[in-house]
Order: sequence, then C-alpha cells, then structure tokens
Amino acid sequence: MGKCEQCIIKQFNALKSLTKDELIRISGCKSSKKIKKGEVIFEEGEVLNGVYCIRDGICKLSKLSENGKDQIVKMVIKGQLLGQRSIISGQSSNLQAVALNDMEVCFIPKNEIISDLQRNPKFSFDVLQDMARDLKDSDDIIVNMAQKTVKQRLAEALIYIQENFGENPDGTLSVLLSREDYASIVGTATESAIRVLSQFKREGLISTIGKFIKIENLNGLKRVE
Amino acid sequence: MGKCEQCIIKQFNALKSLTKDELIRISGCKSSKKIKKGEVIFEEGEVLNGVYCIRDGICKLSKLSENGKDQIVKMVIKGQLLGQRSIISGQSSNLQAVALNDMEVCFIPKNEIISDLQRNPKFSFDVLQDMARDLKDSDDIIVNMAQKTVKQRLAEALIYIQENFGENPDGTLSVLLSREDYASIVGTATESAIRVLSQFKREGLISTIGKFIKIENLNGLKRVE
DNA sequence: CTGTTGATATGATTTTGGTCATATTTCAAG
DNA sequence: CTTGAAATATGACCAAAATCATATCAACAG
Repeated sequence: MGKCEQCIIKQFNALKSLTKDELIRISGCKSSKKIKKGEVIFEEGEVLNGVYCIRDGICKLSKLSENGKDQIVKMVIKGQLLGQRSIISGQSSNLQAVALNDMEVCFIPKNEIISDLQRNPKFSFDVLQDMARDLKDSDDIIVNMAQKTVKQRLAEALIYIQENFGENPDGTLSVLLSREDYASIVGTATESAIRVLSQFKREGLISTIGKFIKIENLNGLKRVE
Repeated sequence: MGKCEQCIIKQFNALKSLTKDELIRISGCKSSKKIKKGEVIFEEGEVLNGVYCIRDGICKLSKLSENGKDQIVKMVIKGQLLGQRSIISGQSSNLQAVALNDMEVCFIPKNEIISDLQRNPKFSFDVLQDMARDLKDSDDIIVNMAQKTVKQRLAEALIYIQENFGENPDGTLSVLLSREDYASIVGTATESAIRVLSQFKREGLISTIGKFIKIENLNGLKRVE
C-alpha cells in the first residue's frame, strides 16, 4: 500500500499541511479502495466514519428531492477530499456520493482526521479555506438556479466541466455524463436537457463524438440567453 | 464600550470558544457600530477588514445576478458572525450585506480573528462547524430552488422565518420584509411573490396586520403543492 | 389637503419548461 | 445476428411563472 508521506495527490488538498509524523500515522490506518463506475460510495443519511482522499476518478454528490428527483449538488474530482463536511459537523451525510467513473480512493478514519484538526492549526485553516471556497461556489449555484434559464445553466455546466475536469485528446469533455446527469446538474427534466443539448448541437455550439461532448464554440456558449 | 469577556452574545457563536485572554484582546481592538435599517454593511466585491459580531438586528446577504436581479442567499441574525467566509478565504466578499432593521454590531479586525484561528484549535473547530452547517443549508437551498415551485418555496420561506427569527407578541413574523425581499429570497419576480402571498391570504394560510405577516395555518403551509 | 413617490395588487399575455406519449438508437446478453 | 432494455430524441400539450400594463394604496413633503 502507498505511503501518504510520498503521495503526490495530497498536494491538491488540505492534507499537504500535515506534518510528516501525522502523515505516517495516517498511512498506518488508512485503507485504499477501488470503486467502479456507478457504485455508491455513501448514501444520503449514512454516518461516515472517515473521509475519502480521491486518488483518481470523479464522483457526483446528489440529494434526493421530495418530488423524487435527484439533484446533483457538486462533483468531486481527483485530488479532493470527500466527506469532510459530515465528519466535521458530526452529522450523517446529507448527500449521496456515486462514482462517475472508475475511482481509486483512500479512506482515512474519522478519529485520525479530527485529532489532526484539533492539533494542527495549519491543517484546520486549510480545511477552513476549502470550505470557504465551497460556500462561495454554493452561493453562485443558488443565484444561477434562481435567476437563469435552463439553457444558460446547461451552457455554464458544460463550460464548468471543461474548465475544471479537463478534456480528452480529441477535445471532448473527459467526464462522460448521461443526459439524466446533465438534467440533474442544472435541475431540469431529462427531456429538457436532451432538447437543449440537441439545440446546442444544431446551432454548432457543441458536437458529439460517440457519447462524448465537445465544445465547438465556447464564446457562443457563454453568450447563450 | 462593552467588554467581550462579559458579553452574552458570544454564547451563540464561535467566539464562545476563545479564552478570557483572547477575548480581552479582542475587546481592546473591536469597535461597536449602530447600523440603520436599509444601510449597506458591505458591498459585493468589497474587501473586508474584519468580521461583525451581531449584537442585535438582522441583515440579508445577497448577490447581484447577471440579469440585474438581487438574490438573497442568507439572512444573518443576532448572535451570529458576519463575514467569516471572506476573512478566511482572503478574497473580497461575494455578497452584499444590508440591514433589515436597526442593528448593533461589533467589528473585530481581521488580524485578531486570523491569529486566534491559528492559535486556538477549539475556536477554529467551532468556526469549521458553523461553516459545515452553512454548507448543508446551502445544499438544501440549491435542491429547493431546482426542484420546488415558487409557491412551495415561499411557503417554506415563511415557515423558516418564523422558526428562526421569531414572532411578535401578536403572532406576526418579527422580521418585516418587503414583497421584493420575499421575491428575492425565493428567486422569483416581485409580482409572482405578491400574487402567491395574496393567494395564501385568500386561502387563510396567512393573514396580515399592517405590514406584518402572520402564519394562520402552519400545517396548511407545509402541505402547499 | 394635495400631489408625488414607492409599494402593493391584479389582469392579460407570452414564454419557459414540465409532462406524457412515442419513436429511434445503442448496446449488451443470449 | 437477434432481442430486449436502457438511453436518447422529438412532438404535442399543459402548467407555472415571467413580463407588461395598470390600478390602488400608504406615506410623506410641501
């Protein structure tokens, strides 16, 4: 099993602020897991016993609405930590996590994280900064949900995905999402998401290669009204 | 000027975790302010030089959308801290803060808060917990915005305001909001908010006494579809 | 008391997007 | 290669909510 002290993934998250000793201790109690695409990492309402450090892959965090539809709230990618919020609040998770592609994660037990948070101010400040960023992102999402049209939100989602999760060699978005996932990100009906994507394609804003989507006209997408 | 060590307001926020020494130091550099209803506490994009501890009153945090409409993202009330997020992230504020009634606040300089965060793990863990709670609330708001109707959102807003901000002796909601504010909370047009409130009144779910709203049928509001 | 202003209210119309129905395509299992 | 299931696509229709147009009301300065 890999050693946290030597793992480069930690550069991308708050674990980088841990001391060598703390990392060695984590190394000793962490466990590595492989998670297949579509697999549930944790359920809404489940009590988490630790956090996941994502070594590879992407997952979606979603919440079931009262009307029975799933709403994707956030996507978490390689390098980021998953589950801090629940660990810190001590509450059960308010979101479900599902792998969007094959993932590799390290599971770090709750006690270890909590004691590091209480011992290492630099680490806890780093986590604070992560959460502050998340909070800002959430504010933006709320405003977009409330004030923008489905077309605008979908255009922005495509841009966001390209900018944050990267593209394949052929220029297509590296994350493969179903139309239902897109609908669930922008908070609309699956049919509406399909319709809007078809329209974007007709207008030359995007193209598709197999199941993958490629942004053809970034500025056009940004100007969607 | 009041002394933080003796102030009871701090019981309601993370400042309760500071030591007596730390509180005395804050007392020495804080400043008290009175803010009139409608006054702007800070603007979107403004760099904050500290946090506000709210001794009395309520304010709204809103963000200007690209379509020119203001979206209320959060309301902050007596006992809570205002501006932590910006101080922690080191970025300018992404929200505007406006007093909803006359307020009394204490302004605590940034440096003092930051150094306490880095020195006192209990304090920083408390702030972490606050932010974790906020993050969960934001998730819920996102899901509601995406999946519920204007009528449902407005009904929930009324219930939320009653439960969290209390009521006057006559049973009316203690926070006085304009129809425009209600629209801005649920993310709809002012006319729509007015229409829905009128409908609620016609159906006996709420009543009005002067400018104040009174919830007459809580269960009815909860069942709104 | 009157005129002005901003908030509230309501009607008429249009737009957006949800729902339901039905094809079509894709892909994997047999 | 067929068959069946799931994902994608598209049309028709309907409901929710935005927009535009007025009207009414409350508060207040002059």
